[in-house]
This record gives sequence, structure tokens and C-alpha cells, in this order.
Amino acid sequence: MDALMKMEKQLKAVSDANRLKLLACLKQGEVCVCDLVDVLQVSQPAVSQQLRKLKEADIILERKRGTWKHYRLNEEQSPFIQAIIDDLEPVSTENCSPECSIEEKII
Amino acid sequence: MDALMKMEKQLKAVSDANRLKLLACLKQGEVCVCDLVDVLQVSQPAVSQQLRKLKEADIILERKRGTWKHYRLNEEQSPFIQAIIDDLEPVSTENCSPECSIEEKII
DNA sequence: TCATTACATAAGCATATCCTTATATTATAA
DNA sequence: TTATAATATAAGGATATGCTTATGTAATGA
Repeated sequence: MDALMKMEKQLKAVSDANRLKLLACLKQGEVCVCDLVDVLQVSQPAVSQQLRKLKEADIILERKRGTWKHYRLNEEQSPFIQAIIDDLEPVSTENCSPECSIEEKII
Repeated sequence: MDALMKMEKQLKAVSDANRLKLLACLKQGEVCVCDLVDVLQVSQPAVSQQLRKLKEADIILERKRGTWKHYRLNEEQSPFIQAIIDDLEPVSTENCSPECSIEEKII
């Protein structure tokens, strides 16, 4: 894939209001899928599909923790993707359950 | 239109390989539509429609010169749009006809 | 082992996108 | 005027997108 195609793919991934909101949520750090569902007010599969698009564009990374899956922003972004993220107003999410985040503290 | 919607509109405008190529052409300065048609290898109406999308997102500006219409990058860009433009490899275009650009010199 | 929980995938549908060809508009030239 | 040239708009069709509901998968816990 040449540079322009890669750029197009990344831009397509972020050119959607719901996916921009997902990125705005991930500015606070790792978030699990159920918390993102609450924010977006769409179905869980819809969120899964959008997360996949962002992941396939190398914009976000995932990490499995038991039955939960945590997503976070990739630490290495294309400069233009980073500029988009910088422009987003952060959105905070609630923890779906105490167990979801408790493992973080155990590590 | 709130900030997120404006951002979405601008990102939709640039999330297309042909429109990215148009922006790459406009990095060299003002260009008329016929020269852009040559570069993209699509029909003239297709180019017109894409230019309109970029214009409606405030990414490019137009200027009428006789029967020609010259497009250029807006001098004031959102930081993230500027980052996208900066990332593009410039593309040079041929002048469709001597008269198209000659008026520039008269001014 | 079996139910539950968190998430992913599949299928289907409504709408959006992007091209095409045909036609309209506008300015210049003969 | 009338023809031509540059561009815009309209209409239509193929494909892409983004949602939904239904179902599959993997890990945990009783």
C-alpha cells in the first residue's frame, strides 16, 4: 500500500463522528468496549465494528484482560492523526464495573 | 454546526484518494480545473464535484478568471488539515493553455 | 460441565458516496 | 448574435458505509 492509500485509509477511519468520539474517549487512557457503548448510544456490535476500523488503520491498539477487551490510542501516530487527536475535546467514561479496572491495580 | 461536526465534514472531504491528489496539486499554487482533470484521469464533472466538496469544507478557495476557474488552498487551515497537507507529496500540473495562466502576469 | 458475561462476526437494509453521461451556465470570440 | 470553451449541475447506477438484529466465540464462575 503506497503512502497515499495508507493516508486515505487512516482518514476514512477518522472521518465519522462516532469514531471521533471513540478517540476522544481514549484520550483518557485504556477503555473497555462496554464503557464506549454507553458513550456512543449505539449497539455494542456497532461499537465493535468501529473499533475494528480504527484498529485496522493502526490508530488504536487492543489488549485482552479476561473477558474484557481494553482499547487505547496507539503511542505512535502519523503526525496528521496526532493533530486530529490533539484537536478533540477529551470525553470521560464511567467504569462499567469495578472488576473491569481492578486488574490494572494488581499489576 | 458544533466543532465535532465541522471536523467530521472536513475529514470526510479529505478522506478520498482523488481529493488528496487535488490537494497535492494545489500545493504548487493556483490551478485551473482542466489541469486537475489531466492529473486525476477522471471526467471533468467528477473533478468539479470533488472540488466543490473541498470548497464546502473551507479547505480550498476559488477565483474566477474569464472562463477559467482557479482553485487554491485556503491560507487559513485547521491545524489538522494543515498537517494532512504538509504530509502530501506535491504534484505538479501542466498548464492547459498559455492563456489560462497569462493573465497572472498581466496583473 | 454449564451458564453467564464481554465481545466479535454475519446478514440485511437504508443511506451515502463517487463515478458516469447528458445538459445547463457563463464568458469570450468570431 | 452565434459558436465555442471552461466549468457546473442533474440524473442515474454501482459500490461503500453504518446501523440493526441474530448468532458465534472465548473466558470466567457456579
